[in-house]
Amino acid sequence: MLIATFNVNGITSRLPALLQWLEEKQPDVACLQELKAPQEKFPEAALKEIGYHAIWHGQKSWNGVAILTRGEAAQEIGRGLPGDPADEQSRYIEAAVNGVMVCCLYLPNGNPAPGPKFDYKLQWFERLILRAAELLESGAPVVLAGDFNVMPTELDVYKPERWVNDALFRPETREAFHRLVAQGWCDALRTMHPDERIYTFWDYFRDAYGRNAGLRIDHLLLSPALAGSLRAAGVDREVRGREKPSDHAPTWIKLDLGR
DNA sequence: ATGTCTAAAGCATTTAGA
Repeated sequence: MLIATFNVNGITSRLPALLQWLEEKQPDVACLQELKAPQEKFPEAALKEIGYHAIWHGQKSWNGVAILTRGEAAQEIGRGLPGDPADEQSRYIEAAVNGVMVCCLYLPNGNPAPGPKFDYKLQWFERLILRAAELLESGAPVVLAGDFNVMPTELDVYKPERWVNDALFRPETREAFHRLVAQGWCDALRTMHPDERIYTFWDYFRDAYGRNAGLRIDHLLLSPALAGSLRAAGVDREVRGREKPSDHAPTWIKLDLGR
């Protein structure tokens, strides 16, 4: 089972790039973030034409998440991260796909830090940690996939000293991520490639992709029930070098579920 | 501080978010 996460940075403007990648890669599951489209503007028909079902949670202008599945339709479990009924940002959706619980998330960026946006990021993180604990307790095979907006360690940043005060790399942010993983999650990319510099995002500014000035901020975390099934993990970095790309590249894992 | 890209408001260009 091939599961990918891809922050598309606007599904309307990136649709050709998304369709091309899906047709090449044929992931069984693709978690998308930053749709930047209202619910009714999601390109459901274009995706169906190439064989993908979709469930999505849109929002005008910003945010938005989706889970695409090839063949079997995903069975939606819920949308919106529990813990704050007043939170109206579309950043979380979860579904059961072929016996696997797939949680697609778009954690807040949090800049500028400190400030209210950073506070929101940390609060959102705490809610995610609570939901993740519930999921672990259930014992189910779960994957948390998405744009976490966190570089977990210095190995995940091209120039760590430049990022120490950024919301994506501040101690509070890294501490929250490590606390989440310490619940028992397996960081799939890092587990398969312990010492490698792997990036999933390159800024549009100053030819960051050309200079390989990247960040690893898109992650797939596996529950213990799934960790033993992990066979491969990687980043389709060439997608970032194409016409009108997202600033993120698709990030994927291969699981052997023995079926 | 800079840099790039996109959508929205509203119909040219500015603004905000990342």
